[in-house]
Amino acid sequence: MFIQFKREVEATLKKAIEDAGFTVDDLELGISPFADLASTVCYRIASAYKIAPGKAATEIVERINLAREKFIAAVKASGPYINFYASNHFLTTTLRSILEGNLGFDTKEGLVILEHTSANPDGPLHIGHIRNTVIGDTLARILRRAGWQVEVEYYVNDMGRQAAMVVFGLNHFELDRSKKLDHAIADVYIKANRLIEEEPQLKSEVDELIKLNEAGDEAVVSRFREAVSLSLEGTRRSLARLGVDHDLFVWESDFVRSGEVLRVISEIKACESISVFEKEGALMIDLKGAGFDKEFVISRSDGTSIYATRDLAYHRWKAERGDRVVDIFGADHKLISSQLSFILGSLGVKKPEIVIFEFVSLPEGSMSTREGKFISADELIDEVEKRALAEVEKRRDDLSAEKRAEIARAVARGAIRYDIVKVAAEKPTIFDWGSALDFEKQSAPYIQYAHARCCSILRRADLTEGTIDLTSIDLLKADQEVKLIKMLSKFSYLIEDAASSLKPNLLATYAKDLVESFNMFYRDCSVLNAEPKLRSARLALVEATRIILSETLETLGIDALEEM
RNA sequence: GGGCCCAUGGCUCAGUCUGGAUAGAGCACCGGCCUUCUAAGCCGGGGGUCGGGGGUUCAAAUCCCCCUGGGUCCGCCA
Repeated sequence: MFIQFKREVEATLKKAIEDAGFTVDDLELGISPFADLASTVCYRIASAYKIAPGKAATEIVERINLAREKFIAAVKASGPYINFYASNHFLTTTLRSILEGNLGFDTKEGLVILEHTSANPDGPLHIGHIRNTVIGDTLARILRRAGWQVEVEYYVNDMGRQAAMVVFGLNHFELDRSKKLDHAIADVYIKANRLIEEEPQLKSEVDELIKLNEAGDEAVVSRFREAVSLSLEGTRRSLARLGVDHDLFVWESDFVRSGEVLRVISEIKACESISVFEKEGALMIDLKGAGFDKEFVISRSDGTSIYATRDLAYHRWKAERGDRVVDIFGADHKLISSQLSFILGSLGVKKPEIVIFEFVSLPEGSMSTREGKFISADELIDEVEKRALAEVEKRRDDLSAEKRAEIARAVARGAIRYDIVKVAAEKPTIFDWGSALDFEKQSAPYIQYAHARCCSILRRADLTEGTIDLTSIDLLKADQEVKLIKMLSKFSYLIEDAASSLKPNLLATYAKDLVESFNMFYRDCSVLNAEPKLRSARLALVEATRIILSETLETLGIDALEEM
């Protein structure tokens, strides 16, 4: 409902500025600690019209008539600032809408194709990969919540050198089938790399595998499929443990087999704005004119395709089907993805919106699957679940073992996701067990706990059928009640913001702020022991809070537990 | 050598895009609150030249330039 309040303020302020005889192109409205919305536009007017900013503010405010405005209760000039305050009607409308299931989103037309994780099938997901996973999955949920139709895709890299190394490894070493298969594949992959290091002449075996795979040699192709599937099966199970599900797994090799890669190459050759040349048998694009200081290889001298070209084919396919294409890539893909965007643009194909996240490293340095230096996602989940179970057992010996394990799983999944999503994507991070295992304030359990408290109050209130009573919600005037309702009103505003800026960490911050507001209300305002009318008003507020908390948690991919 | 990202209390971060009214949290530390709706909670305290330097502006953590430190990438890897 905050969006509607802001629109009303914008219209009111715009008119008043015009009536006062000023012209500005930005209303400079923002959330302020001193008002519900504040404008700093008077500084601009002051310098443009050579008057004191405070005088401009007074003149503008004098021209505002609030008689017909529904959501603005007051507007005040405070020095150079113009402060707007929300009305009681705004508060009751907010509560009413939430309880009626209207969260105030604009409808959107269109399909977003979002790709995330897409890790090489050479081992299990590690804590670096799941930063991609959590950012991508949370964004998918945010976009869906904002009203977009979203298809989530995983690009399976089954044509590359890594996949070939795995196949080579399986030709030389036994796969330990007693292990989770992606972990067993990593063992083989690590051994394969070591073997090539010791006996470099064996590298030709790998090159041969790549060539035969590309040529479509049946036996080799099925070896690749089989090897990649083993790894991918493990990956999918890890993703499921994090509450992540892809709609579609798109195999890289399909674009080679279908001729799409060749088609892209011939389109590039035909494109007037791209200059293609041959060098030692390899096909290259000159990107110097486009601000890149290097050439860009689109096919190898032995005729095989490379990742970049296959990715072009994949992106063209996505662009044909989606209205928006969103990619989540690690920082190492920054250059290649901007080159990709440039070429797609030249071909007249819709460019992807790319979210780049910086790397996760270990205290002792960067991770490497090849060298076996990584903490796997499974290992992380196991540890956090163990710790969560210990916490549940400490405080809830009244619950059954199954129930406790269920809560521990939900707490662990949430703690991991929140710990990752709360940090802005562009920050490089160093993995820290202390922070991963922390279940206090800046963590998912803190938010889940507030939801469980709401549920507990509602359970004890012993409401009969549809008895959330809205008739007395205008009694909610205490400081903490008002603040909480205002926080609730901002949910859709935050989602829209996160959906357009593609910043999932905004929602994590909102969740924490919302819970803080609820905890203050919980501290100051007794619900169940209040006078009957106030009690039912507060119950309505608790129910509205529960709804928004549950929506927020769902959008973050965290289970909204009813008790913990 | 060049491109891009990051630098905010002892540690981990929010705020930077869109400059404004006292720079916010968490962890750790110190001190309080369970006969009151779940203490995974709440309250109070100490602790910050927002990496350094210059510039733009009435106003800079936020914009521009230079530097330092860390990360990452730079034609046949993905």
